[in-house]
Amino acid sequence: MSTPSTGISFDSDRITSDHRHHHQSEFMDSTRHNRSSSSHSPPPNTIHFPVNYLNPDKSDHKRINEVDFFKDTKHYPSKSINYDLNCKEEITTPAIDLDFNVNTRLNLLTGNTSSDQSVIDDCISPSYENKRANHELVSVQAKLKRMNGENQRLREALNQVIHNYNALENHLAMMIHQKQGGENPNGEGSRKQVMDLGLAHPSKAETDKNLQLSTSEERNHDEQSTRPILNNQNTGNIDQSSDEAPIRKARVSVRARSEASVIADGCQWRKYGQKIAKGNPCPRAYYRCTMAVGCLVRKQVQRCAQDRSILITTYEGNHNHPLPPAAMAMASTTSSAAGMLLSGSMPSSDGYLGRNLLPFSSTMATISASAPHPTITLDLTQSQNPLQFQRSPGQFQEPFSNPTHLPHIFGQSLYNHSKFSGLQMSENMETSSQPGQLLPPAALTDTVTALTADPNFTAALAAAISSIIGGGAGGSRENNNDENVNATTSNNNGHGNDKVSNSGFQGN
DNA sequence: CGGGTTTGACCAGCGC
DNA sequence: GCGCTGGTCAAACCCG
Repeated sequence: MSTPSTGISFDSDRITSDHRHHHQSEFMDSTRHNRSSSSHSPPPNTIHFPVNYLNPDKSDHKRINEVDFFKDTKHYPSKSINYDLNCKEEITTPAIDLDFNVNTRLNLLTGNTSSDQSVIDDCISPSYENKRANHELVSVQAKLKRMNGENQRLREALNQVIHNYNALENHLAMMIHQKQGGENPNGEGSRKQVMDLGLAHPSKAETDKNLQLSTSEERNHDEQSTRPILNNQNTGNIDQSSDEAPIRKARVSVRARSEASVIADGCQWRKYGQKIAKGNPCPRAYYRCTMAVGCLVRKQVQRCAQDRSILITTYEGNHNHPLPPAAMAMASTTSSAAGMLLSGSMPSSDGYLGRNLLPFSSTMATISASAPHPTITLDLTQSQNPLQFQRSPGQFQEPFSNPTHLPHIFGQSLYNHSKFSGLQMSENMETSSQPGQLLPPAALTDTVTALTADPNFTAALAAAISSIIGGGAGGSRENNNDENVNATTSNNNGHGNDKVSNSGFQGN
């Protein structure tokens, strides 16, 4: 990754905002960091090193700067030594990060290609070799420390996720227990519910089974507790559970403006049917995943009757096979949403999600408990939503131009709009006349808040939407003829039969 | 010729 | 029980 060109661009201190630099390895981030610091007076732990070794036009200046470099390093020998001694246990600190800048530069230096090396060899000396070797050693050690720090941070994040998961699980069990307490004092009801939840939201035993079936090599065998999360993203536990218990399948519906007939979600689909659904002249197409034999994931694609520029894609089930990154985004979204939805709607009564509690008009996600499938709808068509979607004909724009912002944007937005400010219960949601079947508002809030605050869900949602936007906008192979979707219904007499209109609704 | 699409037929769930 | 509706099947068809 460290190429001479990058070293040149850096040392020249004229780095443009070349897109490559944003995707360089970690030391490129360090170089940017250092460059920013070098524009001002260097911080105490920063070794300012504005050298252009590789610029033959400034050979004189180069040598001077080389001397300055070693002079500077001699000013900080103890720092490097201390750093080496502590690198095994310490967590990365900002000061240490600044040290990485030094290493980055050295790494660039030692990583020269032959052409670059020829420039440096002209002035090479035994002492220079030794010093270079020393600094290379420091570079490697710094990298090791950085990796250790990264590992430490990942472990902390992992522990936090585990903690949140356990807390959510316990809280859900408590909610179920409280709900069932009046009906069944001995608690058998709540126990059953927890067991049912385990079917929909995988238990460890089932997760282990899924892990054995999975071919993904990214499983972290050291972190047993993370399995439910990992599993929930990539396996077909929901479908499996549906075979074992009469649990309604959760669905995730995505509403997005798209001229294409389908959204590009990274998966391979085969159309197996088309139907005119009641109340919508646009035909509904049925697809199933063909990326693996036996994958039970299906999706339905249909134009919105009110606004035919809106494409409604409804996913059901989880994939039972590894997915490409592009498909993983959507799969994670649907799986996370479905899993959370099922977790929140597990009680057998239909009114668990309660009545329409909030009159907010800004809808980003809609939860519907209407039979037969609980559905969460992710509405990406709202221009007034917190994300301020902008739309040019046929595609979304600015908020998604930088995919790296998506997790933060969505996570923050969803979190800020938790407590239902961004979630609105579907108006077609069934309300229960039995008070005992209503979820207490606090519990309901917890359920949806957990959904919106779930970093796994929000991140996956962000990635999925990014995938949708990129795929939808770039899906040149999709049929962009909207009229093909707006099918004519030659036999649409309002009394539905099995006749499917001979529409031009083309699949992919 | 293989894979995907189309489309009429079939089935199951639900309400009346 | 019957009709309506959603969902699926599978043979015919299309296409590269």
